[in-house]
Amino acid sequence: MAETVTIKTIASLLGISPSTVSRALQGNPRIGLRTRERVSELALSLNYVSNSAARMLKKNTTFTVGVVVPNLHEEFFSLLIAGIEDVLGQNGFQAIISQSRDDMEREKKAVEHFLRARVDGLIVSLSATTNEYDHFQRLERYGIPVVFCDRTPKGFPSFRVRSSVEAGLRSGLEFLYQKGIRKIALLNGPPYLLSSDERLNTYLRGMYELNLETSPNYIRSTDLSKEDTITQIEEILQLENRPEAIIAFNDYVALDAIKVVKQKGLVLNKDITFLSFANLPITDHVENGPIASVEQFPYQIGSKAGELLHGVLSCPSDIHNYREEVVDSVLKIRGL
Amino acid sequence: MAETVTIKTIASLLGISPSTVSRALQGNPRIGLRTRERVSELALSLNYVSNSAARMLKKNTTFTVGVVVPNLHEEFFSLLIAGIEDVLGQNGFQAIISQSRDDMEREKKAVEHFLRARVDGLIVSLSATTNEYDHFQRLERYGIPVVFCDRTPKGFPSFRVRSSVEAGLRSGLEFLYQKGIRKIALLNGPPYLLSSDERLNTYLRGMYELNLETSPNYIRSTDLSKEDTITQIEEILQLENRPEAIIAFNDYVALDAIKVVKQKGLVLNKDITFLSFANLPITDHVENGPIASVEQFPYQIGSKAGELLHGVLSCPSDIHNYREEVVDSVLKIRGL
DNA sequence: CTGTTAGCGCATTCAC
DNA sequence: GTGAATGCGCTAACAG
Repeated sequence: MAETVTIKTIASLLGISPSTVSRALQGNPRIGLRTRERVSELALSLNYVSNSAARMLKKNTTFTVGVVVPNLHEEFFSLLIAGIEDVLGQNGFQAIISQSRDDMEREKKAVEHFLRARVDGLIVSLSATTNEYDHFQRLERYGIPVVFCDRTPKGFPSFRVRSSVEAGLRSGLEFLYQKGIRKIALLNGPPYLLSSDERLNTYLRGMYELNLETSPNYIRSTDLSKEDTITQIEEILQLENRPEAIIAFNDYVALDAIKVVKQKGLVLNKDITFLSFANLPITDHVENGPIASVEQFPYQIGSKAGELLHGVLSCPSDIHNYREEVVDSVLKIRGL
Repeated sequence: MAETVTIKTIASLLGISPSTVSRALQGNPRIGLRTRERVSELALSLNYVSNSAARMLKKNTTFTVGVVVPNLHEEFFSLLIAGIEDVLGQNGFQAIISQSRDDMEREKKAVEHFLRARVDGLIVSLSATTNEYDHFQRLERYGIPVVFCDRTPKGFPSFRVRSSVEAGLRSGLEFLYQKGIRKIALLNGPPYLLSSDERLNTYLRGMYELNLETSPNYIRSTDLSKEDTITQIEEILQLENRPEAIIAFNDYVALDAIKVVKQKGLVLNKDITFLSFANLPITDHVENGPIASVEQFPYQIGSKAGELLHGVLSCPSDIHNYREEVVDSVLKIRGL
């Protein structure tokens, strides 16, 4: 029953040699048509499935790429994964997915697993707690290229696809300004992330150019956990000079923060207004959401990462020829 | 640079044999402590990582299990996956995840990939369009056990962990009844799924026992796509005898349907009330959601599936000793 | 305590 | 057109 069937099984059953079976299965034209047919028929009826470990050992390639994302439940990442899968699938690669749950140790374990499995390449969106990159450097030793996307590392040269929030956030600040809002705070993500940097820089420059004041009190970071977001928003709300608007790192942070705002009896879009990033489909169903959100096109980010990786894989000499792709953002204003 | 380092590399560098290195790396006490130390030091500095394909070929086990779910973005499935990962991780297994996107062909491809990769076991939640199970039967030939969870097959003997919605749905019907609601329709999932069956049966029996009338018009199925849900709900709303309440297959179906209801100018919880399944955390942020939802405890479903699979793996003679685990449900009523 | 040998399943080179 | 032989990286039985 559970007898494994290999090319040998087929060979001896047909009274031919394993190498002939191997060649027949690959459609090698040197093998007689008749033999090929007999082989594939038998293979089918015996339910033969080639052992990829053996194949890999021989050919030193797996046609498999690992994907590590912070989590799977955020629509942002599932859309990103869809983009990766679609592009890679078209090129004959299988994507296998792992989540770090925003925990660097889990991320390390996942990378370790993929390294042992000798995936051909890796696509990573960093965990919020990742502040060292040794586990990625090791992959280079094995010639396994890594493409970072969205959550990309700081000060670590690499292939990357990032979202530029600049355009979207600029429009967002102007939008708030035109609504008469002047006091704007930033509830940012973890400082390790390039995306936090970009939000901060764009915020600072935008505020400056709009001639608006800000202060260190107005700039806080959450580690993206619900708990920390609650702590941070509570401190912001307690400021004697309470902001009229808050720019949240992403829609989830905004939703968590808005819950607190409402618990405190404040009125959304009157006492305080939220602007955030991601523009997730699920927020369609949410009434008390951010007034506007910067669309980042996660599917495109994923598919660009897939293309980038595929490019590197088809031209291995490029492995240190690091490139960066940028996906632009657009501000989406919700109906009130 | 990209020179692969194997146990041979280490062996020749240290002037010892590959098998000694292999044993040392496994912490075999028969190898001298000093040798073990030298080996692990060198392995570390050379960035040695064992090749799991080679190991697998030898030991015929991968310590890897495949997980196939319909999608990753529904919190239900990401919680289910978290349950699987936690249990399996504790037992030294790595879960690798794939999504079918509710498409049987994709599901088949994923299963095929896992079969080639010779995962030790498989955990599956069926795609909404899956109506044949040949691709799972093939796994049995290779002694790879499959555990179905939540979306389990009909008429196909197997290991399964399912959610019993009976208790929750019964409470739900009574809850609606006590609110004076008499006309209750069912917007069910695809007929292939056991969970659709259970919802239907419980609905029919509950209606009967409450002495409420129903009719074929009141019972519809959606394939879970947004488009089909919209079509179905529109037809329900056009009935001359429009229901006062609708039981939706899950929270997502409910949210999609509610959007239509509001577009038609109907008032939620007055003209029409929704009850659904899953009780997802995200609905915390949704004001116009179902009035109540049957909590199904997806994390528990996942962890039970992990335990069940782990049990079968540690006792291979059990491979046809099919068992079913049931996770009970509870009605959660939302504050209005 | 350590080395030698063989083989897991497959693809490939070299024979014929 | 087909077969025999070899080796990918690793482990395990058998020797010493």
